Amino acid sequence: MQLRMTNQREIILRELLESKQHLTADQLYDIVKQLMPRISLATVYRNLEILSEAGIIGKLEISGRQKRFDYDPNDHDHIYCAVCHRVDNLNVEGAGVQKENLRSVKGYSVTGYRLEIIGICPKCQAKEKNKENDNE
Amino acid sequence: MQLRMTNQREIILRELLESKQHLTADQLYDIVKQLMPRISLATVYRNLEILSEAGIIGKLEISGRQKRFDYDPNDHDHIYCAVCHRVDNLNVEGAGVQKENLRSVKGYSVTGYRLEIIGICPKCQAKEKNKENDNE
DNA sequence: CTCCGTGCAAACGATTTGCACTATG
DNA sequence: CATAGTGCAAATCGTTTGCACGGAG
Repeated sequence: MQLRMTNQREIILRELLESKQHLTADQLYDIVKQLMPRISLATVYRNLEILSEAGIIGKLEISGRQKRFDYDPNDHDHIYCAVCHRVDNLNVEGAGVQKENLRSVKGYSVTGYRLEIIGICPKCQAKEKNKENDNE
Repeated sequence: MQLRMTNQREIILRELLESKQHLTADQLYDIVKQLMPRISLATVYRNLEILSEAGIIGKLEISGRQKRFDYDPNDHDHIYCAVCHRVDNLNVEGAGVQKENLRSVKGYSVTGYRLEIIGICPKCQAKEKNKENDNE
């Protein structure tokens, strides 16, 4: 089962990498559709799945929300905006989890961890300030 | 808009608390249906939403598809099994995130974080050992 | 007696899949 | 050419919602 580099796969990958964002499948579909109008959403889903399976991109899963795909496949943390759901990559230095402490928590053998910082992004902070001013 | 303690709400809450687990809505539905056969899945969803809104139970939106509900509403971390998706509560002492370091990462104002430890639970470790022995 | 809560079915949004066709390697 | 990938529509999965009825306070 070898990977073929089709036109649609190439464009999907390129647009995700160039976006430098954590896009959902349908956001990426909208972008790619401009360049390749007959592409289907299913193709976008299939390729994102395959590319993340192959370790070329990353996949972000939070239950209850849409999956997002990460232009950077390497291990890192994320910060996300509670208001607009924008996601950014992050490395929490010194505050990360010390694996040694976790070797066998509650009888589990620990293989990794996922850390998400939750906050409000600069844009949404600005918007909220404007709202406050409007109310005055 | 005050809360009424209906029969179904009482049973849903009791069964979640007694389970000492992190159940999905439909797992809990299966349990409650035994005791109250005419209850609908929508009622289970509605009550879990209301109870977590009220801070009586916790809601888990960690990776994976379905939401899970937590018998413990207090702030804590989670460890989950990559094989069977079982979830346990956890407090990662000393390894947690130091909020001071995070006051304004990338321009965000930080409001919280979510930490999931990933591993393999004792039961699934045992199962994997059995498989290895079978292969020999 | 007031309305919050219920059961049911239908609606919904995100994602996946079966199928016949296309095009890569 | 063999077979991975595509477009399309329909199916699926988890969850939510509209509605008329029922029951808690």
